Amino acid sequence: MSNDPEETPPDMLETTQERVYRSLRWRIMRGHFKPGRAVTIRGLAEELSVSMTPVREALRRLVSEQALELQSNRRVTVPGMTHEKFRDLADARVALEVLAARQAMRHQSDDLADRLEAIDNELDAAIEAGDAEAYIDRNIAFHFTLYQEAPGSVAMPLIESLWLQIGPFMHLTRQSLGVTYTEDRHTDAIAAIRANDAEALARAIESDIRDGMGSLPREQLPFDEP
Amino acid sequence: MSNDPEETPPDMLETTQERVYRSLRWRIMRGHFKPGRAVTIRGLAEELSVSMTPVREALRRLVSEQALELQSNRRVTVPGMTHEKFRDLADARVALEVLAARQAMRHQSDDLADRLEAIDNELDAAIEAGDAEAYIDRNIAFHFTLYQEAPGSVAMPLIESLWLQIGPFMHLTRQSLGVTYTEDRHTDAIAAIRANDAEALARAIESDIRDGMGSLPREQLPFDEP
DNA sequence: TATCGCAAAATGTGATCACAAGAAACCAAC
DNA sequence: GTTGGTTTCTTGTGATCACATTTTGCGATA
Repeated sequence: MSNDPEETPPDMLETTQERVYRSLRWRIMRGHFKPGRAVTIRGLAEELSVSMTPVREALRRLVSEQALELQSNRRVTVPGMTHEKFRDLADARVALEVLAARQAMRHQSDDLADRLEAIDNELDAAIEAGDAEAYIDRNIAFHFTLYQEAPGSVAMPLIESLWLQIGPFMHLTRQSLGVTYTEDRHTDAIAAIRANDAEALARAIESDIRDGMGSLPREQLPFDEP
Repeated sequence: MSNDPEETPPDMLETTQERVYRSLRWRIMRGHFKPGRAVTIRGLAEELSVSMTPVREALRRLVSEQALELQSNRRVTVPGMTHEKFRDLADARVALEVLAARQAMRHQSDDLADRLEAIDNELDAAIEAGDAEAYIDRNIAFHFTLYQEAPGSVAMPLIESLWLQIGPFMHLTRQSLGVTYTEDRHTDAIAAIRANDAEALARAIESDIRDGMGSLPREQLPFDEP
């Protein structure tokens, strides 16, 4: 598999390309890549100690998921944001996540509400501690745990694409952490699941999305950049 | 760019990988690839007279768009279908395409309805002539022309992913061509656009999707394969 | 005839290289 | 100091190769 004389570790079950992809994806979704940042193949290859090939494929994959942008120079960058795009992302999230939540409700295992509650408690603790990093992580975990309840969902990859597009601006929620957080839509969602009330769950998810994305102060967003 | 001594044509504006991707994508969306069909890198590379590299990247891109499937063997195949997946695809299409249609309505240029009408006329002519190939092509053109009216739409790539997933089963509509086609939802949509009635447009699009995908006889679909 | 085992072919993955296009640095002239 | 042009460096793209794994083909044996 490699021209390298070194013995590769036996955990080749996962391809290098997959490792690179997951690494980049994880960082993008949590806002560790700033908008406009240039991403080079050789740079990442050196950073991750792999050759250009798997990095190239991982980058192409992320570009096709709209997580990264391919400029006319063929250079890859972290996309910018516009007001219109931001609103469209919120609308698309509502459309797909409400759908996914309904599907999850149909497939729910009996401990779903408990698991979500545990995650939400950790999320609240993160807010209490002012730990924005943990807050972002637990928020991702909450939503994806819910949607993954419907196995092989068609909507899931699409939702992930939307989260990847929002990712670079996720760090802005740190500023408003604990400030604009008035109502806990997550507890509403958990209660709706326990009550088996699909409509209430849909309302909770929609409100959570609109509140969360609406709370980002528009003036502070690096909007409408080239 | 190439070790090949031949002089490459000057139209290198588009990369080889892009050409391969568009070629495969075009064929998948129109149902030219049958479900379960194995797709090999070397096979496509030879067929398209390119090296493995651009084919590999094009395949990975299509896999990440759920147009193709990566098996545990690392081999790439055209995905199968299940009843549940089929229903989920319809639901996701409704959620996103209704959204895209509303956005298109907001951005519409004055000749949008005329262009859609022209396409729909060609579509009707295709039905009349029993030309399933042209019917599929014009149906794609109708929907995508509408959704592309909103520039830089976030929903557009997601919708394309859904169409790619349905693509391999698109040929089944040929059998029911002209049979179950009772009402022309496209004319409804065009009328709604002319009347600037977003709700009517949303209803027309939803009905078009549900009618079209519901008309596929479930028994004939190669459903629930391994 | 069916089945097992081994060899051969096929296939995906990752590394490396050559080349072209673009970006950046540099230097000279005014 | 600023500008214009040339050189150097950086970067993306595609081809090719080596290797590991899987699949396939084939023949021997029961």
